[in-house]
Amino acid sequence: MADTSFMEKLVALCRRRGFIFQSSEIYGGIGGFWDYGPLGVELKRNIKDAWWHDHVTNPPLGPDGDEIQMVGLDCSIIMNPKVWEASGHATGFADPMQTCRHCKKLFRADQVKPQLQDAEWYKELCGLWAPGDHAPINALRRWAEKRGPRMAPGLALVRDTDAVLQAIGQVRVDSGGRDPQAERFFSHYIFGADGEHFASDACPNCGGDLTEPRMFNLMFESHAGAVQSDDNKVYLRPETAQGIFANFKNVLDTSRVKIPFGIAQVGKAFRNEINPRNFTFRSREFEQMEIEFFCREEDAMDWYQFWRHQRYNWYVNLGLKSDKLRLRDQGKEELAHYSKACADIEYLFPFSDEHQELEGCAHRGNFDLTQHAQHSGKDLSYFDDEAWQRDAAKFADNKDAAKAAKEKPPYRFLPTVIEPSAGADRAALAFLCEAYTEDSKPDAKGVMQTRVYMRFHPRLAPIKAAFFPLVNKEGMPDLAYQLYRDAKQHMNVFYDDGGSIGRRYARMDEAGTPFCVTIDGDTIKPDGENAGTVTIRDRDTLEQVRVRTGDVVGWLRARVGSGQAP
RNA sequence: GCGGGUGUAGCUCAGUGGUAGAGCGUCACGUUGCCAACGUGAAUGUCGUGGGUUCAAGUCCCAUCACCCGCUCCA
Repeated sequence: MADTSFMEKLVALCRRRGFIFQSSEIYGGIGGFWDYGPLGVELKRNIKDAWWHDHVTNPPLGPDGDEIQMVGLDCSIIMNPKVWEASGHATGFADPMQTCRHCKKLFRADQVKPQLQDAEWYKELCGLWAPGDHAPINALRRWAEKRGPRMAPGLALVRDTDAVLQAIGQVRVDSGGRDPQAERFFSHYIFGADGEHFASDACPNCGGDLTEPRMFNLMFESHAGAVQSDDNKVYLRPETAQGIFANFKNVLDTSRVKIPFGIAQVGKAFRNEINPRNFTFRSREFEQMEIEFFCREEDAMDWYQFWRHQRYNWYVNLGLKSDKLRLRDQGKEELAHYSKACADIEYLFPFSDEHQELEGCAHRGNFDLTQHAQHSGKDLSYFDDEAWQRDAAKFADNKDAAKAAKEKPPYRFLPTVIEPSAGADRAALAFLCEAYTEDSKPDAKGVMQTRVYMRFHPRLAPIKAAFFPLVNKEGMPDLAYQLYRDAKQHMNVFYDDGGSIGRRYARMDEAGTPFCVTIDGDTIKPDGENAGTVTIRDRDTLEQVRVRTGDVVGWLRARVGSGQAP
């Protein structure tokens, strides 16, 4: 069950604590665009840094136990428009849509006919007469009065039976099969808003008439150069992946990578969503973390399996431990025509009853490189020199055969691509939802108090630790500040001496800070059991341990991760 | 894009055509002895925006924008 009140509380906390603001808020906002505040930017940076670190700087071991080869890339957002012709976005991202005037449902124009043929009311109506008959006025009237109102309340025949039947009565239905004659009959004389004007299509849901198809182009357009014309029209990229494919040859020629290897990119992408919704989930400007992993076709299924597990585990290890996260293999009917397999990593967000996609791991075959090779006219094939050197001796005595063999697999080929493509903002939203926790328990006066805290993985937490003097006297603030300064060399930490200690803990709980270091009377004592130690309080368990002042930074670093290789 | 709902301080909300309010939070000072303590004081509003009706509009009317709920979507 979708929990909208949960979502409202989370959105309120994000706003209150400075995680996420609506873009351009002082001007009334703008739909589908969001700003990350001081805490949000740290969270998102930590997510992107963790991703980059775990896949590029320090990539995992592959199925064979060897480290995976990965390199990074940062492409421009605006590219030559031909890129989008080659990728299919120029056409595939521009779907004409139609709305039903009666029930207001929205349809992709190319889906109306197939859906119509599946509609029960349509099938019944088609079954009312045999080929070559005159229009079965009486049967139509009976149907319109009995079954029509329930099955197709929007149909003109149902809403305005007399007028439509009168129009139909003047028309002779010529001989011929039920299709296409019947289809034409229906489309011209039964689906209409009124007696004078008949629409050509009917709503598969209710039979009502549809608006003209309208284009929804999901790519943002701009112009390169001061003068706007069709000649210099450009697009903001709808995905970062195409920049990787377009640079495939450059990376190959300059980085000494050998197949199998991956190219990773983190960057903004833009989609002019019809209806942005659900906080930052469907934004018009968003950030992707994408890998294109190039391999031999015969190894591709193994790499596909590897990446889909790898990427799923990455989310689990960073805190999406609940059963809300799932790995779902797409059915055959969902796959793009060139794709052999695709798995979605999905999260059950509180705003929905259905799991929503965080990331897609797709086996794309060599579709993208093929497309770009064709459209650019450039050779994007890979030559496996190692394999050739191994086999060259076989062709030693036949130069022509050698030349021919070198141009074909297994020596020269277009690599197959496995694409783990993740949404950074969706990941951030999932981590925020998963982290949000409420505890209720009575306070000292017996009044129930709700504690709200963000249970981020320490690696993702915007602030790693806070430093408090228990009270502002006896040198505690100075010592706390000094420890804070020491820790700040290594991680993002926060100093606070305002308000009661409980309030300061609560503030850090909402920010998701995993550890609070408190300097108390024992810290400043020259001797005694706890002399020279501070308390470190755990955000989730509320437990405190005493740690020597000199060990605090090391203690924290061991637990929060520094973003560097462990 | 279409239908329904909402919009007043950072947050939650009151305000029934006549002076812009409360609680919480924030800030300052005092206090403080481990989980949103207390005292004193302070700052904070294009009442979403623009028009209209009216002597007078947060309140009535129109338009518009944003958000929420559906239709649709897939990083």
